[in-house]
Amino acid sequence: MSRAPQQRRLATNARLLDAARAIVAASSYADMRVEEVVLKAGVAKGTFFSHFKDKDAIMVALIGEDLERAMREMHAKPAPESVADLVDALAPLIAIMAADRVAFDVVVRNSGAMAVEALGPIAQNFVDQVALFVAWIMPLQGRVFRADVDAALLGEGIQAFLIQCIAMNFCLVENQTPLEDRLTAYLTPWLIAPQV
Amino acid sequence: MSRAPQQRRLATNARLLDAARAIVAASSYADMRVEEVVLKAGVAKGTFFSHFKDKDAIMVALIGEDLERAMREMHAKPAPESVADLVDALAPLIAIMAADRVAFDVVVRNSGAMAVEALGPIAQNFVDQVALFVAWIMPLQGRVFRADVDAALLGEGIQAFLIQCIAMNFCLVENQTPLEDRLTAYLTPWLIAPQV
DNA sequence: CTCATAAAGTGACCACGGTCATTTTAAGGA
DNA sequence: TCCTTAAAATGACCGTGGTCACTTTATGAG
Repeated sequence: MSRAPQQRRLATNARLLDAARAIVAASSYADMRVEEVVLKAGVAKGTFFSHFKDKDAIMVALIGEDLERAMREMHAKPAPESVADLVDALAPLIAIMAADRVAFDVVVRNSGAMAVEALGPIAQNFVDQVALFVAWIMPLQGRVFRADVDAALLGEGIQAFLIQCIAMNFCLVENQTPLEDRLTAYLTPWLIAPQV
Repeated sequence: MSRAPQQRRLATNARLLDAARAIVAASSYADMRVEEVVLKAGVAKGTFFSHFKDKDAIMVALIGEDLERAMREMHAKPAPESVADLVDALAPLIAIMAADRVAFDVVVRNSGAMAVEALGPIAQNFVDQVALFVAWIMPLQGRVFRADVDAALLGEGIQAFLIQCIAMNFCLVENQTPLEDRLTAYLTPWLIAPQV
């Protein structure tokens, strides 16, 4: 049994997160230094690593917050009724994941739960994403979206294509086509029953 | 105009790659240390970085060789004539990318060309992969595989699902289902025209 | 209020990737 | 064979992520 954390610890945690967020906003994830975060937060280096397992962990925390905000935004809007609407509806997620190369790497690396224990914030968010996609798709299966495939599988497929398209967007050779156009090209045959 | 490299340089390069390969084989990519590679190769640390931009670069070189070997193996076999055969045919690629977590991260991070210049070995391999997939699929479009979607797009989709399934396999929560089963579940609705 | 105990925080220290001014070695023209 | 020049290699050095034995601070029991 571990006691509840003291207020001091919560305050320190918040100061570290605030400092990191400010630094990232002012520069980028790639340029964030632990020393700088610690200096700005006014704590010692050791304190940082008693709050976050490693540098990745604080990035995961920050990006997790961003993703959660994006999910709330997506939940607030009505379910998309076409592939084009769906791609539009994904905009908040895309905005976060496609904004920073290092952040995207962190997302991909932490999208699956690594430990046996509880899922990290990003991994949990990925589960939530698929759940939302399923909630969007299922009511329209047979009318708009194909009904011959389980909605859960369709939802996971959306996620796979989303990641693929964002990854391609970071690639200088292949990013001639806008991300949204490419995503539409994938999702249309994935989600719509072809006319035979 | 740059002169051709001297034999000495080629030999050093080979020694570094051999040393790194031996160390990875004996432990793992995660445990590979540049100092150790350099020690085993009998050169100074600076030499390493005059041959490889950074630690990632030698991993890319090693994994690139492995992927190339896998592609040769896949080229040697006849084209698959069903989704099940296709998943089987992908075995050599899966074996490499699903074997080591760090190696997979390196592959994903380098699957798109970063620089404006030439594609790295892994990025080039990814292009080759899609080309092979297209060569497999196109002759069978209409008979086995769906014909309503461009073969190039189908090929890229195979790659997206392959990456997704390998990533899921590294995730301790989700790897109940065997990788190949999951891949088959994705590729069947992706590649086969649904009976309406 | 005092003290015992555990949580919280500290900073000197280490490990390891990466740099660069300098030295060594090979190539080829005279 | 000698000399010039550029390629190749060197290793001391640095930056930054991460550790850990120790100090400080809060808490709750008596």
